[in-house]
Amino acid sequence: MIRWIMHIDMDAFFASVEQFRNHPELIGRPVCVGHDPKGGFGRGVVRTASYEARAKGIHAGMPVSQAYRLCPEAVFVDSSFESYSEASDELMEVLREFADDGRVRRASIDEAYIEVTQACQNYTSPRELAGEIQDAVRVRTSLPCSIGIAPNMSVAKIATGINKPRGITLVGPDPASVEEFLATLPVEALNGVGKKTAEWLHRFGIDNLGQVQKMTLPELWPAMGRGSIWLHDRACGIDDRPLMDNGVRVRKSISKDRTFMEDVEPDASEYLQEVLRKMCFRIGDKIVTKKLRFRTVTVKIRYSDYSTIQRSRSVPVETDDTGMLEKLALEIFDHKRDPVRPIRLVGVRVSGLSDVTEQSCLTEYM
DNA sequence: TCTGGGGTCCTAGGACCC
DNA sequence: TCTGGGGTCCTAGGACCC
Repeated sequence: MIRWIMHIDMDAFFASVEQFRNHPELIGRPVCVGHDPKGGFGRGVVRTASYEARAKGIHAGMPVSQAYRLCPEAVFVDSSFESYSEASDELMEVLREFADDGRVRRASIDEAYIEVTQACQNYTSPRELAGEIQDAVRVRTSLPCSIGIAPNMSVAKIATGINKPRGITLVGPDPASVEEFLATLPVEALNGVGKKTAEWLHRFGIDNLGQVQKMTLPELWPAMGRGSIWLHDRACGIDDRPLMDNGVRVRKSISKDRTFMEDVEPDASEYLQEVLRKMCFRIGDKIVTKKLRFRTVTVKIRYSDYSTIQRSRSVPVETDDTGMLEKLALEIFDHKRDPVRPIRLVGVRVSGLSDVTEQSCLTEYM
């Protein structure tokens, strides 16, 4: 039987939530979700731009100051994560109804994979089923999405990006047509090949997936070493990973960081400590409400030249003590930072998380 | 153009233990 | 007196993703 996987990706998710759920008056207008551009002097970047804003040349990751100059009439909205999270949960619920065995693999807040091998038996084509899913998502969440259909997750993900917004793209199922589809795409099209890897591959004259398809593993080895097998498989459209439901997400870390409006002089210790204390308080609050404990505290410092260090310390036993978090964070900060360089960003992260309930099992033996 | 904030995963070296 | 080999934990850094 032919395996069918669908990748569902929301179109301009954060901006769409603002337009179609939170602020209907913004429908049809250029919307940028991200930081306040402060009249062109803000320091953040655009998180998501609505398609109207994209038409003006604005894209995700662009500094807000630049976006503001390109399109001063754009509406800049602060992120409201709770409403995105709510919309995301609703989406997953819809997808669960269509997926084989209700299995959904949530890839991020706005995208997911579902296996529909069985479900497709009841439709004339996978494309028909995708259309029905797209409609259900629009009716139940008020939001638009695009869908990629392919015999595996890797190819489905790439397919989704081909036709956006509100697109449906089917690739396969026969291996030859999958290879043909991939052949013309740049290596960057693969999930997992970022800027660094792509640059490295270009140095070896490898630019597109068609080239990788034709290479043997020994030919690929000088460029990719142990990653060669992975790259060759993905370039040929081979991906046998089973689609595992990850509905119960286990969080691995919680962090907060803050970029200052202007770099902070290193002698402003009290101010810097106050900022760190506030972050620790907010993280601690999350730890307690989510009934978690942590073992490792990491402090991140980014200097004015953008160079960044991270220093961490672990405690021997899991704790949810916010006072301990604050004490460790400040100690690390005081001891590890360069005392003469201006600071652009500070951050705090806790990791080595465990559940309070796990802990209670342990105490029975103590 | 001057580069956010939230994450995950992987690698590699050193400490420590048997 | 030149020191093996394996396992695990901790720390630091980096690549990548949305």
